[in-house]
Amino acid sequence: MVKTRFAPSPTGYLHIGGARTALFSWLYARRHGGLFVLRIEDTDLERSTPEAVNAILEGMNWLGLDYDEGPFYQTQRFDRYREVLQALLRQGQAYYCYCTKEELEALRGEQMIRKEKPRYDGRYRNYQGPPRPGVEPVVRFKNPLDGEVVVEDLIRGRIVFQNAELDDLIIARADGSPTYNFCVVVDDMDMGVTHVIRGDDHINNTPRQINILRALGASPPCYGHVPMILGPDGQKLSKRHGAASVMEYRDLGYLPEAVLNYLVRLGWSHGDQEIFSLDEMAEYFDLSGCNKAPSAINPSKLIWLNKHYLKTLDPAHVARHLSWHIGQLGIDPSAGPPLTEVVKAFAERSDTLKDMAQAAIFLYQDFADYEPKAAGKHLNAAAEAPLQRLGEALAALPEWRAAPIHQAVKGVAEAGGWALGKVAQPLRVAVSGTAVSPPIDMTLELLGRAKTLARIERALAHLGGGF
RNA sequence: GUCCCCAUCGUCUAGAGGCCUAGGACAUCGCCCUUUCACGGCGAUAACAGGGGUUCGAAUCCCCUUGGGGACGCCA
Repeated sequence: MVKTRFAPSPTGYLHIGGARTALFSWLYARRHGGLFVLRIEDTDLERSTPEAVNAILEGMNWLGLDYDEGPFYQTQRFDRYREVLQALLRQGQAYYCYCTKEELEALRGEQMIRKEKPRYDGRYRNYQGPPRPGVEPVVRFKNPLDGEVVVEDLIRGRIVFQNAELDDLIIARADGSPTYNFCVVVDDMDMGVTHVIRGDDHINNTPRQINILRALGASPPCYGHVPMILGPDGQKLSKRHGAASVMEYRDLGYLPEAVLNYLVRLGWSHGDQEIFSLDEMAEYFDLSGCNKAPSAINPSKLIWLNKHYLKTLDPAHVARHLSWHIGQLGIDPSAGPPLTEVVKAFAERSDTLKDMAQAAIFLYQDFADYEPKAAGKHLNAAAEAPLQRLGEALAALPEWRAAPIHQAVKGVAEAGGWALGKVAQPLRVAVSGTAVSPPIDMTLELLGRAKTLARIERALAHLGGGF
């Protein structure tokens, strides 16, 4: 039975790279009919915060990545870690080290000067003497001195490490709390994790973890290290180079479906297919199809995907997401047309939900001013007569629906000998304040007769006052 | 510095020795459609980092160079 896990440390928001790792783990478990575990690695009491835990949970939830087990918290498993630690100590696989931080720093300094790899020199590895007064010891793992560790990485292929390159890492701090490399090993072992899919910044931890696992008599899981995600400029991702947090993508107006689809195609592919539903991803996903090189985020492709889902997902579903953004703008959705209708009208002309909400405001509340350029071009003397006739024709309409509205607009244009654009554009600016909106008949239907007529009056007044 | 990893259009990628005159997608640029903006349709520009091998044949295998990245914490 395949079991994967996502194991973030709660020191900040869920970033986009973490989200992809989580997605890959989640997909791998789904694909193989296995289980997906969420584990919060909060052993660093200094930097872990409950807010960060919530941020991670919120991100997972927004993306729709559910977990079969967990969330487990490492801080709640300290007794277990202590137990395993004692066992290692007893078997002589770990030992107390009385080096102070200062001594360690001095050692590192010297090694740097000698241009050597900074590492612990094992000075307490075989220490048999009494405890050193005034120093709370740390516990170090007795790493094998020679031989090699071979990792058959599911993505990278074979990676070989010489044990001689590794040093005796600290597995418990002076205060007795266990460290990352140790907790991971105990947890993966206890939880029966079969496939560890994680960022490639962990490649160098892998041989250490395998050695500890072996000392514990456990057989190592399979590993797959996914490359990191770069910003649009090809540089390391940070706040400056595009959104780093998953929730920022929500705030920017992306649908989770789009983000997920974008993420799965970043570093992974299935022939030439670009669009994947969650089910399709779960059906096709495979680590062997993953790329080894880091990949840069391409915001315009994300937008393209977002538009695709805006247009093709069930409008009622999209409307629920739109509702959140409408709320962000402080607009009361009951003051205008149903959001589902707005989605249908605006989906193919919006990049994001945020844009859509912004573009649809005029349906819910009066705009303050006409957009200067639009008004200058379309709300001029030539617009007066068409608007006048439009007002009359629309007021006389027996039924307020797009089709008759369309006929009315067309009729006014033909009767007056005007090109359709000379009639529709002034009208568009009059009702929306801008030169851009859905087709004019659809726009008017959404706006409603009362608001439409009132705004035509307003435009006429604007014209009258302007000349 | 040491160790590890990586390298196809601007970007995401297809490609597992001959099917490659290197395919798709996004972006860009044309044209068509059009009451605005879009959607849609058609087309164009654009890449195997460099050098050595192996082979009848290499984007694909090997080596070197160059260039990028990561790790070297009582962080995870």
